[in-house]
Amino acid sequence: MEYILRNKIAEAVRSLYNKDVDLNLIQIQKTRKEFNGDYTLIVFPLIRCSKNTPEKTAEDIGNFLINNLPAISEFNVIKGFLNLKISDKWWADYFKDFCFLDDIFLPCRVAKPEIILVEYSSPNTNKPLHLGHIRNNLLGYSLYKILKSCGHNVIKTNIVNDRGIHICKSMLAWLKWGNGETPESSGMKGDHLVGKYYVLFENEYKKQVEALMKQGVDEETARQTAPIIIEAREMLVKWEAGDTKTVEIWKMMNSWVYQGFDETYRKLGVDFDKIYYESDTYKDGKELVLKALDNKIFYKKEDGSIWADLTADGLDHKVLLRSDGTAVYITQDIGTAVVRHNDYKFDKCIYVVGNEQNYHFQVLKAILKKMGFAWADGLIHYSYGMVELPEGKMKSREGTVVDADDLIEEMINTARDVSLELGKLDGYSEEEKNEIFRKVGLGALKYFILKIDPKKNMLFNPSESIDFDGNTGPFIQYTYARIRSVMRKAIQNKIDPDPELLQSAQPNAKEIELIKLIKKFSETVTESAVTYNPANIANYCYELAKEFNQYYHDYTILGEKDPVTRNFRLMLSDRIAFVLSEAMGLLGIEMPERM
RNA sequence: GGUCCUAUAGUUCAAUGGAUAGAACGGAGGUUUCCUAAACCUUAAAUCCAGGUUCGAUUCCUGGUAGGACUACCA
Repeated sequence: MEYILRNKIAEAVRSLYNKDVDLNLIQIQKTRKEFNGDYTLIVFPLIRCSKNTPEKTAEDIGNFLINNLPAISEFNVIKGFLNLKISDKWWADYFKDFCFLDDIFLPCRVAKPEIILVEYSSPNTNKPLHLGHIRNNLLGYSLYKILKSCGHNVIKTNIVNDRGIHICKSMLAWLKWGNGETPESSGMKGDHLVGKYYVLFENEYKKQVEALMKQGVDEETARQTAPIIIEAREMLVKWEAGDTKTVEIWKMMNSWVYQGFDETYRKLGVDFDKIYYESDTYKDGKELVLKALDNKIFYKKEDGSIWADLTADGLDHKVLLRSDGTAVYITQDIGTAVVRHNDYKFDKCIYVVGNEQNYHFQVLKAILKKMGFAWADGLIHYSYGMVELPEGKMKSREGTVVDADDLIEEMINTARDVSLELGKLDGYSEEEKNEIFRKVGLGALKYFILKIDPKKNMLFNPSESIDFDGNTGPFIQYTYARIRSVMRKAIQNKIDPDPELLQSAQPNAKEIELIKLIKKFSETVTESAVTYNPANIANYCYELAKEFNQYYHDYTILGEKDPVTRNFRLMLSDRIAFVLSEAMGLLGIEMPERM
């Protein structure tokens, strides 16, 4: 519609003022609520063509449009704004067509589908997932859903940081103080058990550093020479050398962690098509670095460490291999990127990683380009903001983390409490009830996180529980459940929706508003896919649900006497429920049939 | 020190350079013989400061101020 308008307006300018106008100067936007109209043309930029006042120009264009575009039923001019009203008939017809549209994502399809890898989650195997990971997982999964809906070929991948000094820390602590404890023997979830030993290591390490500092050693040296960190480093070298016993423990402890992660992922409702392990790709990274060293792309220092000089890119020098020959974080990322490109020949690879790593990804891209990989242009760092607590950033070492499993459980429990208090689920089985509690609890959590602009830091206050009222997931789920309830009653009363009856339906003003919002769905999805912004969809869902709740309050659906109107209202409600559930689906949020 | 990000009601969040800056929570008040009151309605309350560009700035630019991130042979 906007496209048609734009062209018609260009035509108007041509015919009225005999001038060709740059399409970019034709600014069309949705008319604001306070004014009468659907689309608004901002006339200011056009007065240089008309050489007239904004009011007169608007008047002229308005008259031209009303005579040349049947969909426009009226217009009004306020200052430099030309408000155009689309006829009710046009909207009614639009809704009719929409009812016959099986795939509501059809209008969102891109002309050229791309192969897109979305990497998200990227956990370390030394501690359980926390709220930061939840934001990451939800954003990654939602991004996958959105891009896929637009017709792209999207592959969900995960890179597991399963090697490195941090893993050795947990392993070492377990060897020292674990007494052979396992998830089975302790009854602990595997990832939590391993996390426990990571904390034990850090505590001991801290103690040793403090003890050394008391003996007069400076902090930096103390950090480097504490006996336990030396042991951990030796362990890493042994691991990289393939020492049988070390590798065995590593495998065992990692398997515990994976079981724990799988459970959390399942509860969150996210999954992956392909999982990469850094223990597999770091070697590729090392080889690539060494090869590039031969080609003089990188350089070696006297101590044997290998570096990239990125000063030409406005960045610093970056170490790629330690003097002892072991790989660092970026070495693995180089390897992983190359392996991935070989596997999928992707057009884009989107890394869902927190903004604390902005510099890291700048460096990674620069290095890959320096190595001659043109496809590195397709690497996108989807940089999202941190989740902060009232007292600041979450820090695992200081125990100020919000554990993912705990939070999920808490949300479901709150949903249960709220629901039981309202007492609307009498007569349902325990199993059905639990399913509803799960959907609502997770819906509240997911919506709470996804409605916020991804690039911004967000605040989570553990002492204030996540809302279930107002602009929340449950609000939208509730709207959906209400409609489904109406639909069930309709069927009970043998009132079947009949598309044929739509022909003569005359929507009222509120219904036109709802149809306009339905139309906004595909525009919203398209925009979210371009801007990588699920929050946009969340806000849309709220807008639609809010509008419908008002409608539901003011008008009766099944109580309507006129069969044509009743049928129209029924179909409108049904369609809105469908849009809501599809839109929330893009956020990974499930809708309960009742609540 | 350098680089980057952020700053909007009491609080948490919105607003392609456009009209009277929207919501929610919290506050005050109201709606239930009527399809689910997790709803609906009314009400008070905000663009960090100073410049600049523009017909027009919360939005863009510059400089402050405040907060945060990064700047490891950690990941």
